[in-house]
Amino acid sequence: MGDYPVIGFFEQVYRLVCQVPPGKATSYGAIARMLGHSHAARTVGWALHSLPPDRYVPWHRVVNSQGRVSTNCLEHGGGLQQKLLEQEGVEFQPDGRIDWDRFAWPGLPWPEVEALLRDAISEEVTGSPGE
DNA sequence: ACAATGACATAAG
DNA sequence: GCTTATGCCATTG
Repeated sequence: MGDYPVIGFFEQVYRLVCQVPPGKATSYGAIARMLGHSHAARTVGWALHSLPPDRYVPWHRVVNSQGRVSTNCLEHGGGLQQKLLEQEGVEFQPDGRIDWDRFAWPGLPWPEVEALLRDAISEEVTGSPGE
């Protein structure tokens, strides 16, 4: 316990992405920015790529800044991500892009994010959810 | 500690 | 609008 009990960046990403409500979408860069790393968009994408299947995280609600699906991992069945989003009511333009003006997740203010991370750290330390 | 990786973002041609 | 090149950052071998 010498080092600060800061949870891994991946974990932070998972926590935050779980806050994205159905029918809304955000970008990797936005997630990174909310976590205080405005230039860690790639890491965010990698975090979702490494996301274990056991854990449910609405990874499909995260697309690139152009509002387009970036998943090159077509092994998931091609337009799986777009399909999941459409099932939630997110509409794709003919260009294959999402209209941010309509489906962009406003995100959480820093205090909310901070509280979220603090709660996650508490779970890591105490081993119990919410205290 | 170094090199490589990756589901990004942005600028330039 | 599309392709190419460069920057940025946390994680992993």
